[in-house]
Amino acid sequence: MGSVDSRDAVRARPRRTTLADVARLAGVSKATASRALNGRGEMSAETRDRVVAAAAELAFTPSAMARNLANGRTGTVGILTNDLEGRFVIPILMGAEDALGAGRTSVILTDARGDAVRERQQLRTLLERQIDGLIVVGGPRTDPRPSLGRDLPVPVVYAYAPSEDPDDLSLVVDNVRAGRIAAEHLWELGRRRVGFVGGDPTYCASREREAGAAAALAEHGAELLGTGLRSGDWTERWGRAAAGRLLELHPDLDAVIAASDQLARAAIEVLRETGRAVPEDVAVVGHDNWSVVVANTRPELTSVDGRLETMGRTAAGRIFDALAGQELGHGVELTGVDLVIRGSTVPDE
Amino acid sequence: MGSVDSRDAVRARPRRTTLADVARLAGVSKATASRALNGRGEMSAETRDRVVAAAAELAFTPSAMARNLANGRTGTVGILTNDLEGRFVIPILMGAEDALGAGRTSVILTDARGDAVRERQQLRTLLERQIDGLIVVGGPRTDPRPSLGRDLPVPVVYAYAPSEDPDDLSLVVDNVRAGRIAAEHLWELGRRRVGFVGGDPTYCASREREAGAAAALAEHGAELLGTGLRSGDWTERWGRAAAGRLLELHPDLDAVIAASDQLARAAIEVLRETGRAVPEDVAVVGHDNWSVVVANTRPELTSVDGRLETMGRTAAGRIFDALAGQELGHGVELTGVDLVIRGSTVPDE
DNA sequence: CTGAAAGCGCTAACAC
DNA sequence: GTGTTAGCGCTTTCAG
Repeated sequence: MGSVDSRDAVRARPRRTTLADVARLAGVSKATASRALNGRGEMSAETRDRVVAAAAELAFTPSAMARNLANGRTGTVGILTNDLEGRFVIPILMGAEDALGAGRTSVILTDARGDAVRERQQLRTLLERQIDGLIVVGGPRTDPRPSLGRDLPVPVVYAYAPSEDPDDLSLVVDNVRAGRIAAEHLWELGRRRVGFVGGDPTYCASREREAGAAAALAEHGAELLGTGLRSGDWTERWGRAAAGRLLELHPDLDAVIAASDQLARAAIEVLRETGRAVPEDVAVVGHDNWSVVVANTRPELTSVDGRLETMGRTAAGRIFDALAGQELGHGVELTGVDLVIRGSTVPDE
Repeated sequence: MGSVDSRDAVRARPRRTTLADVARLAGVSKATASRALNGRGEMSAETRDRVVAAAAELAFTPSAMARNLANGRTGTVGILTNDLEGRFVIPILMGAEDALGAGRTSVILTDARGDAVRERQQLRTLLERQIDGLIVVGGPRTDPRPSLGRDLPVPVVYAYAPSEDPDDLSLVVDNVRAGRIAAEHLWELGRRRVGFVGGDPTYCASREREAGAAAALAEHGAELLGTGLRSGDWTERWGRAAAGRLLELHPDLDAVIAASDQLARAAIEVLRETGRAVPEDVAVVGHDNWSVVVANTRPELTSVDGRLETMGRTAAGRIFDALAGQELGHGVELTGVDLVIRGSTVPDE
């Protein structure tokens, strides 16, 4: 162990043990210790074991900072977001964390809270921290957001909401496909009169989901009911109103696709209140597969999942590929979606 | 250095500009440039301006890594959590980010996903990254969680859920007080027959909120109705069942306190379905002030806010105080709560 | 008031 | 196989 630290601090935390300590204990040079610990270079198994044992004994933790300084990589990616609720960003973060496998990537998460000045500030801080790359998670809107610019010193991937600049790489949920999947599912269940409850029509997420569903039905020669509303929002209040109107116009519909889970929840309530059984009389599909909502509707809600965790993994993967010399790519790439079937379309057995 | 890199990068990113570049352009030494940029030491305003101008011209971004290596601080705190939903951790993170003011603190967020092995692994990674301190955010339970141990090289604060080790410092929402505040609010509104809808009674959050409300009413000589249930959970389904039972036992109650916002929502629905007006006949108060829920009940829900952002700021503040030499402290510290009044207790004008 | 130089802990050439 | 020697970019004595 080391000698006593004479400048005893209030509660002296021990000096971190360094590679030099390990090397000394193992009776080798720092270089050898480094190689042994990183599995680089050939060396006698005996020496390697001795070093590893020494490191273990001292509970040696290599300094990522020093390592970075020496080789220019931090294994850290930044996430810049405005998603105050964390609904979108948390799964994306978890995916990014996993991109390189256990413990190889860390994520610095910063929330700009919708403030552009703050965003620049945080970008600056992230760059100072020598992040290897940056994921910009838009939201709550999925509409294009301003680009951070082309001359950043690290690869940048926009996720969830795309960048306005087509030269940037953006990963976006395939909302059209999401709508299609919802409609196809209902069609396969024999539903022929499918209505739509949209959210705020200024959000492209709402319009695209609607368009996807309409397109799928059109291919079967059917029509999506209740489309084309020019107003609306994402509240359950609106969902109730929209569902009510839809039922007035089409009292005989047998399925509803909602642009979000919350709207679907509202629709289910209206259906029940008007004496319709879900899913027997009317089947309901939501969007986002948000656990808080889908588990609390009665019956539980079938929903289209945006697979944000996969998106996060892909985003981080692209960043590391780019650092390895591959082209980052540009433009909008659509990411896959999944249908999660629950009781609101297929009765629980 | 040496020869040209033969695996010529696809798109060579320019070398970052360093302090040496700035110093050269300004015609001073690195030392002077450093002092100028950090506002340390006395120097002629003229020199300082020249350096600052040079830095601006080169868009100089200091390397936090190098700086850390030189002075042993990263300005980074780690957050270790199991809160997959991000409900608790996001506000705490935002508070921590703000603790030292704009851009001075970064937060590395890691989610162990409830896996103890993964947690050790992530702790290790965080320590390698030379975090200045660690915030362990428990959840979803607020019950004590296992300590990470006493011999960590950085200050650790447990937030939201306390550590089992009384020697650790834990910051916990004052749930007893939260219950009291809810009850006092109702009492002041003239409500005298107050019922309680609890969640999972194995969660101390549920029991403490109940105890707080009961205590406040007891001081007024009243009793909290419907307490002491030995089963239950946090689903809306249970909330409906519990509210229904409560109304059977006490059909004349004039207020309900629920242990969570979702339970409150369920209670409001049951109240409406049984022909009671909220808040005229029965006032309802929830807990957590979770925006997703409180904005979607009809009327909007009065709720007790745990002020998690403040908790995050406090946690990070304590860490930096400890680094500055103050005692970290230990034991459980309760943090303040706030009542947010909405239409479910006071009718909208 | 400013510059030179010695590290911070680690990695990577390059010797031996 | 293993040790020596430079740095990585910045801060900080210590001289001038």
